[in-house]
Amino acid sequence: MAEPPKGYEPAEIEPRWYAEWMARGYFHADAAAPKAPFAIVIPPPNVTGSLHMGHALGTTIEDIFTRWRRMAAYNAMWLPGSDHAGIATQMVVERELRATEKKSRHDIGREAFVARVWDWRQRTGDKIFAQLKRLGCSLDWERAIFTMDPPYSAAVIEAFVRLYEEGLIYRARRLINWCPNDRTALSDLEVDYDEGTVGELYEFAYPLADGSGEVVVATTRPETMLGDTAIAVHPDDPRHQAKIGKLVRHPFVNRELPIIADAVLVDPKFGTGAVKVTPAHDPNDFETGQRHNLPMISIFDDKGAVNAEGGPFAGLDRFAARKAVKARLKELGLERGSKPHVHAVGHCQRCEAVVEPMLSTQWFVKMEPLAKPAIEAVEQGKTKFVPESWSKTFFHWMNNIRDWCISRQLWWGHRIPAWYCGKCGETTVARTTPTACSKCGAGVDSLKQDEDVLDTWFSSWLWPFATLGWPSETRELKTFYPTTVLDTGYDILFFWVARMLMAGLHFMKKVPFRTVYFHTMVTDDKGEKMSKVKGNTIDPVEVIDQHGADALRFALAWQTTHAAQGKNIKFSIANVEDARRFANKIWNAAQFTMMNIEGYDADRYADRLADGPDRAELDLPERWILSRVQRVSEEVDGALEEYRIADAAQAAYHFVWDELCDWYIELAKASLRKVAGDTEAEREARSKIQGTMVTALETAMRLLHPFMPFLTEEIWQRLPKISGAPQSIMITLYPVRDVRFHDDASEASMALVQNIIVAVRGIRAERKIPTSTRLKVLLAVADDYKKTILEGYKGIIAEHARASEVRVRRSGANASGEYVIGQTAMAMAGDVEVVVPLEGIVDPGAEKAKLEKNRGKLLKDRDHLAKKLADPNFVNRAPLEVLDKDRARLAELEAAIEKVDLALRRIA
RNA sequence: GGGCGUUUAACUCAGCGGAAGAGUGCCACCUUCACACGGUGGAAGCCGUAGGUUCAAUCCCUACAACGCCCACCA
Repeated sequence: MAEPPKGYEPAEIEPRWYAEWMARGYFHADAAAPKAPFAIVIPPPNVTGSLHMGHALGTTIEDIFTRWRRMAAYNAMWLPGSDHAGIATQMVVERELRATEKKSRHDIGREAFVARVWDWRQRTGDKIFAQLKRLGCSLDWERAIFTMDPPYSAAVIEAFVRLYEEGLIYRARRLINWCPNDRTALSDLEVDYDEGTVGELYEFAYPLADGSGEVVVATTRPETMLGDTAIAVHPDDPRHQAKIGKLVRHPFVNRELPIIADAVLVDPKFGTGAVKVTPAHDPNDFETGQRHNLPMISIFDDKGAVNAEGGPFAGLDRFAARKAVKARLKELGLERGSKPHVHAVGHCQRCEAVVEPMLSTQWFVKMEPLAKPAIEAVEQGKTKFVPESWSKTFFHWMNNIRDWCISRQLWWGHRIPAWYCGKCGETTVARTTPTACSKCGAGVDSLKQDEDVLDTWFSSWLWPFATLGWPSETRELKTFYPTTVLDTGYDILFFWVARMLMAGLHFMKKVPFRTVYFHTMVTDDKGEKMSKVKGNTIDPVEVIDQHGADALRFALAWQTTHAAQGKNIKFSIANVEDARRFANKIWNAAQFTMMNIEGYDADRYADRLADGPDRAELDLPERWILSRVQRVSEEVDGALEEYRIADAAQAAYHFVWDELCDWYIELAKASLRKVAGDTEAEREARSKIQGTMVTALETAMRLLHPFMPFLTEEIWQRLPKISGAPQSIMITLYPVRDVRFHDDASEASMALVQNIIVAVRGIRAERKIPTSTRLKVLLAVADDYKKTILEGYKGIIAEHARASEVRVRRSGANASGEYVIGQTAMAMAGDVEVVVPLEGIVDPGAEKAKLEKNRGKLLKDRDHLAKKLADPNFVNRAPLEVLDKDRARLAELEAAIEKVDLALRRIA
């Protein structure tokens, strides 16, 4: 006997299998294998990172695809790795340094600090890899790569040098986004705008130098007046026209500013119609400055404090300076007014400090030439976006793309491979440290390498090919590039996806991935973004500890529908509990199966089924469930093909629960009870049922394996298998289409039987008849075909409707006449009349009411259809199949109404 | 200021031209020998509002409303 059943305990089974799969090398894909490749690269998590729900969702999706394709005999390769995450990592290590030694990075110096970061990575980095293993991710760990690994770094330098040589990377003094807190430049994408910040529109006067009056300007940032180099007005503004060309006197620094006319910058309807121009601290003013050749005066240092240019305000932080400038303006009688003003303020994505536009010399990538081929590739469908709607967002950004500031004033990252000659000033860009200046030949001692490092994303955009060995022409690249699918959150469409497309097309001349699947963001159950500050995070590892990885994965897959902008997955632990109940259900179904397969011979059953179910002489339930599992397999496979992950998960779920457990196992139970197995014929009969049950369950396990790898492996291992079966469910074949098992007739017959059983159960439940009371059931059918079918399955109906007797008749006026009038319950199962005599326990009034209600419904449907079918417009224009369907339904309704009427007449 | 998305059962969401679906929750009954993490039956919806197209509209079109997201240098 099998062990007594117990509940599903994921903690007992999950840890074993991952180690086993690793040991057997199932996760590794050989680049030389003669199979169709299927490749996914993981969106590399930060080395500092710890698994959060967003990762759990993404990697679950990626693992589902990878396991599914691996089982479909593809050479499936899912490449793991991690990102050095410049600012983020540097900040983590700085924090640790401050906490443990009370030192800043400057105290220990660059070299020592970078060594610290490496040390930190050694100690605690890639913690997330262990967490991904808990989740069951079938990543090809042998290929794990870090963006700061020497080969990857070489690729980054190679990309930089090539782009520089092609004139696509340049160094220039521009207005860039500066984070005064992190003291580094940022790209435009790294600035988040706080929409609707309520600020102040402050007005003050600049006195005209000739004493003939003043000009009042409006600003949200009074302190920047320290760097003003002009006042702009609209050329056509009558209020200010006369002042154009005059000078104003700066009240604090010894400077006179011209009043200039500029139709681009100035909107005469806004504020006072006069704009103070600060070219070094505002993008619009910068452009104005260039148009008018204005001096550009930077007034802040790299910490955002006023520098020497700020005269009396030097040394003050920018926010203190704002107050001080305003106070002083007031003292001087120059303040003219103030009103609240709503505008957007840029914040550093990393530290949330207010970003300062600053004039600075930085490295840039010229984006337009790179963007063009990427736009075309997506237009031509070389890369497809799923859901497709994201391509609009993509095109919009790509068509308005601006140059990318890639230098960062950090220590952790890829150092810019540029050396400046102290003798002649030449810039030498090279793959390796140059020995001499490329222009004047001055020696190493005269060369100084650029202090800056590259934006982290400058290494990430090479990910799909740098991970495969680029710039070498490796076997890996040949086999796995372009990758098949990229799965990612839509939040990094611009940061990463768009840039990878550009880099891939530029360096590899091919798109980096055929399809981009965008998944949604995960929020808490109220739709709030999960954050540690808010305290609403759910730790996936804790969820796994409590409910198992399979439950978490299934809960996520269940909710993974196409990602629409502004929508998200509201994640609640209740979803995991639901999934866990499903896992438990599967577990118990397997327990039941195991307890009932004594004496079962898998090879014999396989032989029997080898020529299809027709030859196997199976009964209806067996033929039915084998047909159903076949259909569902196709449904799941088709859904995955179309990236409809939730549909795939739900189809499998409903098959297992509603069909396999609620119907087939119940049917099998009854059948097995009847055939004890005492004779050879009985053993034969048992074998068919056992084999079908095992087959249906085994197929369901394979179907579910990509979603719930641990549970399905555990159960699969325990099931009896044919000789020579693979060692693991991971390397079995995913259920494939096999038309021999399509059995429309059995599905139709079974549906009829099910409807009748449900009708009888309904009669019982509504009248509160205890299960122990056996009913007599009479079925009145309209045609001989159905009569024959039902005659054959009377036994099943009796068993599952708990009837002592089932009789089948052709319907006619007296079909149920033999039952005592007024003591009979009746219900319709389609056009089959289900009649149950209820001696002495029936309330004719209640029966009548029930039938009336039923009649009302039927009548309503009938009238609606009849009216429709009487409309010549409909009959003439609707397609034939729609007409046929409606006519057939009308006939069925008419028949049902007739029978209900008859029953009503009997009661009355 | 542009662009995009969402609005379907109490909740969370599928469906998107031919009879309104799922999970949870709710109600009633059932401790039936895989599972009470269960079984059986049931109730529950002007498919956001107003127009239009169509034989037919939750689904297509147009407006409106509410909510959400992205992009943008308006002082």
